[in-house]
Amino acid sequence: MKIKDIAKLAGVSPATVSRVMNNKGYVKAEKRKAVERVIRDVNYQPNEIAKSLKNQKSKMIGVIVPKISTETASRVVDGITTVAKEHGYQLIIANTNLDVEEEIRYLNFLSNKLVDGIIMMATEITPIHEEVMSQLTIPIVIVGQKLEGYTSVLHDDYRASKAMVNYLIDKGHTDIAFIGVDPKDEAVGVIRKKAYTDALEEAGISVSNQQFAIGDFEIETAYKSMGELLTRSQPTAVFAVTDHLAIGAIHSISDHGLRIPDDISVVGIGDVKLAKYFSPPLTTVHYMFKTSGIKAAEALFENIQTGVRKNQDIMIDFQFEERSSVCSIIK
Amino acid sequence: MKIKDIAKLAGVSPATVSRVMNNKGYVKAEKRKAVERVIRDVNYQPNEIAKSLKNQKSKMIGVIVPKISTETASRVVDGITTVAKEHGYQLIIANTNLDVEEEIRYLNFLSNKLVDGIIMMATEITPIHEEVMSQLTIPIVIVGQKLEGYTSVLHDDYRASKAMVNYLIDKGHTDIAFIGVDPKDEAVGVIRKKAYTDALEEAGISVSNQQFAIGDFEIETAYKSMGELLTRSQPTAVFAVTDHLAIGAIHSISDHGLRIPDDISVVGIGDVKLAKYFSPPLTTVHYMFKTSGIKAAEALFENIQTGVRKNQDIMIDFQFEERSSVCSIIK
DNA sequence: TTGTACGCGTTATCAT
DNA sequence: ATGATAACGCGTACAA
Repeated sequence: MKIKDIAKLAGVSPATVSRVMNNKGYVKAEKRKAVERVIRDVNYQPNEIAKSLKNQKSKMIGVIVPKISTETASRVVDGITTVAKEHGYQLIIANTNLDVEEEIRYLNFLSNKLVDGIIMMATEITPIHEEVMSQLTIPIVIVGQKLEGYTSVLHDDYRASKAMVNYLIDKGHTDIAFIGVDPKDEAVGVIRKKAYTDALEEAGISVSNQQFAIGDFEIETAYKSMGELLTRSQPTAVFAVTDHLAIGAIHSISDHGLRIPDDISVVGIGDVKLAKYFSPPLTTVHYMFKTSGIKAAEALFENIQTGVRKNQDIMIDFQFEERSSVCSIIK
Repeated sequence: MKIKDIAKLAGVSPATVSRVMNNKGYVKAEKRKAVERVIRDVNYQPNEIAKSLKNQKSKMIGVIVPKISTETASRVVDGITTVAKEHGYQLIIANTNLDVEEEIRYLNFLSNKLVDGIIMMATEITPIHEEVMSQLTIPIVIVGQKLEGYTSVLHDDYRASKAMVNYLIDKGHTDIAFIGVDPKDEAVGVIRKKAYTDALEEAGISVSNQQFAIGDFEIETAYKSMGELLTRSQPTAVFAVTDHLAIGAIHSISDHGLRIPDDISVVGIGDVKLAKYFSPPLTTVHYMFKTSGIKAAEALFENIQTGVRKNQDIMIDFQFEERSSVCSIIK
């Protein structure tokens, strides 16, 4: 069923049908009724593709995600959807599985008229990313990292991590092991680590005396790392850059017959949904990922409407969640 | 940049550029080189919308999800993405937040030429759903529920739940409380409950003596329900239709000063990622949701290629995960 | 082997 | 107030 068919059935021209559908221009009440009737009768759905071509607007935004099956990503996407819906937009999501080449391919593919704008959840931004993005003309918003020249939605990783380490220090800990990830991930691998070392240094605690373990984002990896750490010496606290890593560490510690937090305190970052239901409930930092998605989408739509790419930073609040995985060792 | 511009720059006709881009028809090697050069130089991206309109194929599939920020949904979507990528397809995801009207709207919107097929993750299928879907001409695959006339990907909820309850019975439990959800959700609310009552009946255990609590999917709700149950009488085991509900129950039980599994055994269904890291590790059933997504997508593409809507059932395997949240009470 | 011209379904302009 | 018609960017008969 196309607009022509509807026109024929209603005894009018395609133009009139279009006017009725979009509430534009004048249409005599009588004809309008006739058209509306036909539309309802045949459940006419206009061809969105044709509309897009004509209007030079697809009413779709592209979302590039490293891994959709991740609590973080899906919560951000959830936020984006909310705003998109208000604007009558659909999401096209591209799941890259952390593959840089895929990201580049999708940037190119989505751009230029398939979508009206792109939200990119970034972990690593290479020079190639920058190069490609600078060639694209549609609005782009980055989530999770700062890129000069683009609106970026940021989770205050530095302040959050520092607050966490300072909290540990305040509780009397000076022997704080670090469980982190590869520095390819800027926010998690680099910034959270820097916050950790800065916090120690500012407190006058030797960084070189601490134990470090760097791995991937998997619980099992943290489990193994923690095990190795424990064969060397026993810290009084562990700062894991991720809740999942903290959980891995906790299990290793328990399996070594040690108690948390009595023997070793453990903290994470991120506040996954189940963090507070663990035993002990995990002390961590809560990020409002859905809010990130909302803010990113709002910025993108502003961008789409005004047509100017802003170099804007949007900081998303975090919240310290003090629970029971830390104990004070002040005498 | 459009095809015309490229043609001009390469000194050929638009048709030739098209032939080069799609590797169709004959093009003299020399001209091909020239065109390819220009394409690379200006990083030409063909307008996908125009292609879709011309080809009557959008190379996109629609995915209707009740809630993307859910472990289940995001794992299914992950599977779909994998297959879609192999076919050169993109996903348009529609997050309905469990709103039936939204689902209907999206079914209509996505259909007829915006997408080449739809995968719908269903919780509740109303007569309106059926009505609308029967009017659509594009292939549709349902995930999570059976709908007559459509390819359906199913998680063997009945067998899985029954296996779980039988396991409890084998361990000597006859006093098994039930924590479920509203019957609007067919698979979780209805089938899992039926499996529970059937298992009891078949074992000759009175169903009417059991305690029931029906709520939503939230951990907190289960926490409260469990608390109320406990004020009445103390079962020896709890069958929760969801891991989250099981977790809520576990917390309530602990907060009442009871131990798991020593005082009360608790089981869930679903095996969320963190289930095995709880204390005690939760006995549950593992569903391969990513596999569901993969199978659904494969079925959809077959559907798209052959053009016939199959009335096919695809059962996804489950796996019993025996962990430590259950204890035997056989003397 | 290549180019011209039409059509995909819609909207917007311009007459009427 | 309404209808004919030209675009939107691409692919493909058909002609050359």
